[in-house]
Amino acid sequence: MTADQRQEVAGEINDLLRLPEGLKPDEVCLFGESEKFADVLAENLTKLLSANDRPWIEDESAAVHAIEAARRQKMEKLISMGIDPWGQRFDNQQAIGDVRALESEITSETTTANGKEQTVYHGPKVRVAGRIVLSRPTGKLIFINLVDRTGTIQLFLGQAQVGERNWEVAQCLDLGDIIGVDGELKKTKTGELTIFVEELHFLTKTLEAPPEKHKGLTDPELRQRMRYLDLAYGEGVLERFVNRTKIVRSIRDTLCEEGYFEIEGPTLHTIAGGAAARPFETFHNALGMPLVMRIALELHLKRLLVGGMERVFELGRVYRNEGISPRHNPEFTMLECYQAFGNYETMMDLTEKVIINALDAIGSPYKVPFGEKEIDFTPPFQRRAYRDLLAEHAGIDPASETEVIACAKKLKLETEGKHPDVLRNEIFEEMVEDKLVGPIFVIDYPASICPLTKRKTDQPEIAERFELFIQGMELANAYTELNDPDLQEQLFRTQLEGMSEEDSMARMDTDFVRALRNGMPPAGGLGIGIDRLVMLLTNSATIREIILFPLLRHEAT
RNA sequence: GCUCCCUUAGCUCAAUUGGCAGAGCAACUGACUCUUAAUCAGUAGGUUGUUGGUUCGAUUCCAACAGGGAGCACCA
Repeated sequence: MTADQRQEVAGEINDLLRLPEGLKPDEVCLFGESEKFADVLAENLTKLLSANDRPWIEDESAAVHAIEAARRQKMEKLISMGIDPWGQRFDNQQAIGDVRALESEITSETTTANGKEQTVYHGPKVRVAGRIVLSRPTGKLIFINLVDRTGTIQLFLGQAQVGERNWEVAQCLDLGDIIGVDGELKKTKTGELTIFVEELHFLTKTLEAPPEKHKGLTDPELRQRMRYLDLAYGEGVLERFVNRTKIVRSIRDTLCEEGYFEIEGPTLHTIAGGAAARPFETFHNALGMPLVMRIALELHLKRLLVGGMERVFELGRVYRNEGISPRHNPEFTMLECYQAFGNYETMMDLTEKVIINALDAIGSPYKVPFGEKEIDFTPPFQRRAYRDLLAEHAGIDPASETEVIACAKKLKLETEGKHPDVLRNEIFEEMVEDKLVGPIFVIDYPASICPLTKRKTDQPEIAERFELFIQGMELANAYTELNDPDLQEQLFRTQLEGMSEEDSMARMDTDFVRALRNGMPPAGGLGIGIDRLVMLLTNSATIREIILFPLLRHEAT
């Protein structure tokens, strides 16, 4: 059977579930006369399912045949009972986490009969919904572990307790199915908090077997490709992504409290500016215009400073056409914010506030584990001058050009024709960055390697810039922003030197320079890599652990 | 783009110098009304990522390809 035919059969089954053939909408009442509906469904599905030819599993392996066929048989049985295997709206259910908190309402009574102690519990009636992750059937009794977004709880299902019909439904349950239950919150003999089920509501059938129940999915490829399984069954996975959400919301809250406006800049740019990275290229058909995906948020936010949005930020996705690593994904989330009349010191204070509030938001202490190590976020973070760190970790006098060159040669760096500041920076990256366990603000960079930064008035060779390093990772980067249009234009040109004229014309952002000519207030600007921040705050070793759907190649065939 | 490592049942993992490819979970059948990685008995499940090569014989050795991982390069 071809894929097309399979599609067709799948479509037929769907149609059957919605409205049986031969029945018009006004002839069938799904709620009042479910028997009629069920009969027709059962008849048609039996025809399809009882055939030796099981089209949807023909080209799969036999093990999958067995698993899926078994689940489809249970699905068929549910249909024959007039139960929709794909469920309906289910109201008034309580979060499992909230239900667990009702434990204190349970009363117990211990009696002694025939020399045997017996404890009888009474508890509140509850209603929950969730996914079946474990099941322990013991004859006419089933224990089920049910999970929702807030937690997990045990269900007790006894044949005598739930009645015949519920017990019939229970025979159709598989691991991974989604159900709702009404019952009494009590305790078992072993003291486990348990919902003793009185009514079972079937909500969704699962056709595929869940991952191994002890270890879950461990293959990193499968975890990324099938993130839904990773989230549903992986230990702590949902929590980690919920924490990501909380961190991002906390950052927005912090900035709003500081009087910032959040904006949404364009992601399609005509010029990839604001950073040095290769962009993704795309094309607008109607305009016949080549476009690039943005590599940074900076230049549009600064235009908004000119426009009078004195405190402005964007927290969004940027795209860089570069290699992939445990710390790099081609699309990642960046925060950039700009504050008029501030400088880089303003942004240092803000950075601390953003991070501390984020830790509070996920209920984390300020000392957080990271792999084998620990990061101490207790403010204030260290602030150290670039040149002091060079002296300390590289053991050279940064002011001495001969020492710098000697050190660079020792590290086998190419020294020919390079500005000493460039060499200083290469030495810094080689010898210092890894040692910055942090959190530590590295401040006052050599001006020549920071073209978009304002210099210190009394020390023009020093740029008012900081980078925040934690565990050797560059987490944040901030400047006192350059707002001199003439100097900016000149620096753009210097940056573009060596490119062909065609290239440099295409990339010179004349509109941005024009904006500066119309007056951008002196300002502090800050960029934070949100993914890396989340990694550090959630003890995640790779960026793929905290990006829901990282970029992957096509699945292997 | 480069280097190294990995790919065995739906999932998690074994397989001795190259000699019949195995287990746990999941599934199926049966027993079991307080289990909690439930237990017990039985059944079924495989083109060892793909394609070639070496060999009497390849999961095992070699090559290419695909996917994944680590590192490098790229990334003010």
